[in-house]
Amino acid sequence: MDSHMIKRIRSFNRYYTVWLEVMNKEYLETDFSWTESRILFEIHISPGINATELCEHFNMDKGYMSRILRKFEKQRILTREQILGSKGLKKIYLTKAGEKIVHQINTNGDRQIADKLKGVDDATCIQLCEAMEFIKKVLSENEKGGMPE
Amino acid sequence: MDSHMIKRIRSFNRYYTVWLEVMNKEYLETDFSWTESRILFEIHISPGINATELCEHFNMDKGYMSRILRKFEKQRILTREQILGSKGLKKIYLTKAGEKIVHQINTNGDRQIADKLKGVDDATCIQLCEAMEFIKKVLSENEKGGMPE
DNA sequence: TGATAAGAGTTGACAAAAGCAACTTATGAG
DNA sequence: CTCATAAGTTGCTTTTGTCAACTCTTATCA
Repeated sequence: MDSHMIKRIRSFNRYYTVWLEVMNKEYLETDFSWTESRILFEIHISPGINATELCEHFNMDKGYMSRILRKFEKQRILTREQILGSKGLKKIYLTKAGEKIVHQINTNGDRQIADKLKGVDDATCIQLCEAMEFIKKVLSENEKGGMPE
Repeated sequence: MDSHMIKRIRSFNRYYTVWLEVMNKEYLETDFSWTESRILFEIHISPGINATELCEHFNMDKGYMSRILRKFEKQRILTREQILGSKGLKKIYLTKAGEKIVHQINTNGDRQIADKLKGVDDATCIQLCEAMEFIKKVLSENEKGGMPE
C-alpha cells in the first residue's frame, strides 16, 4: 500500500463524499431527515433489530437513538416489544404505516439515482455496478478478516 | 437504468456512507472537525479560492462558512485579501501555519487509509483504485455533460 | 434470598453544527 | 446619483449530536 495508492483512494473519498451529500440534501423532500430515513430502512431490512444493534451499525449515541425511536413509536411508525429474559431488550418492527413510509423513501431514492444517471448508457452502468460491488467486497472482506497486529 | 441496477447502486451508497462515517469520526484526533478539515484541504489545493466558491463546492450555507473562515483567520491559519473591483470578494490563502496543519491532517488521513487496508494485497489494491477512478469518471462526466431535458 | 453486577434503554442538560433571513459593503450599470 | 447585484457578515433559531446519570430487567453467586 504505497502513498500513491493512498492518494488515489483519498481522492475518491473526497469526491464521493460530496456526491453522497448532494444526494442526501435532496432527500429533504420527505418529512424525515437522512439519519431517520436510514434508521427506518435498516429496521425494514432487519425486522426485530434492537436499539443497541442500530447504534452499532450507524455508530450512533444510544441516547440520540432512543429519542428518535420514541418519536417514531409515538407516530405509530414502529412498535417495540420487550423480550422477556433479555435484560430489557426491545425488538423493533415497522408498522404498516412505517412500511409505507419506507416504501415512499425508497421510491424517492430510486428516482433520484435514475435522475442522476440518466445520461449513462447501460453497458457503462453495468460496469459501474460491478466496480461498486468490487469495492464493497474488498473493503468488507478486509474489515471482517482483518488479522490483529 | 433498470430497477435492479438502482438497487445495487443504492446498496453501495449505504455501505460506503457507513464506511466514510467511520473514517470521519476517527478524524476527531485533530483539533478540527471533519468539515473544517475539508475546507482547509480545499484551500490548500486551490489557493486564492473565495468563500462563495467554497460554499458551492461543499453545498454549505454562506453564514456558516463565514464564521468558520473568520475563526481560522483569527487563529492565523489563513489570510484573506480583498480584491478590488470585485464586489467585495476575498481571496483566501493558507498561512505557513495553515499549511502545516493541512500537512498533519493529510498525514493522519494517509495513515488511516493504510491502517484500514493493511490486509489487502497490492494487486487487489490496484484494482480497488481503478474501480474508484472508474466510478468517479462515470459520475463526473455525467454530471458535467448532463444534457437538459 | 438478597446483594450486586451488567446489559438495554431512558432522560436531562448541554454543546456543536447547520440553516435562515436581515443586514452591510463594494461595485457596476444606466 | 440611484438602483441593482454580488460577496460576505451577523443575529437568531433549529437541528443534530454528546455525555453522564438514571431506571429497569435479568443473571450470578455467596
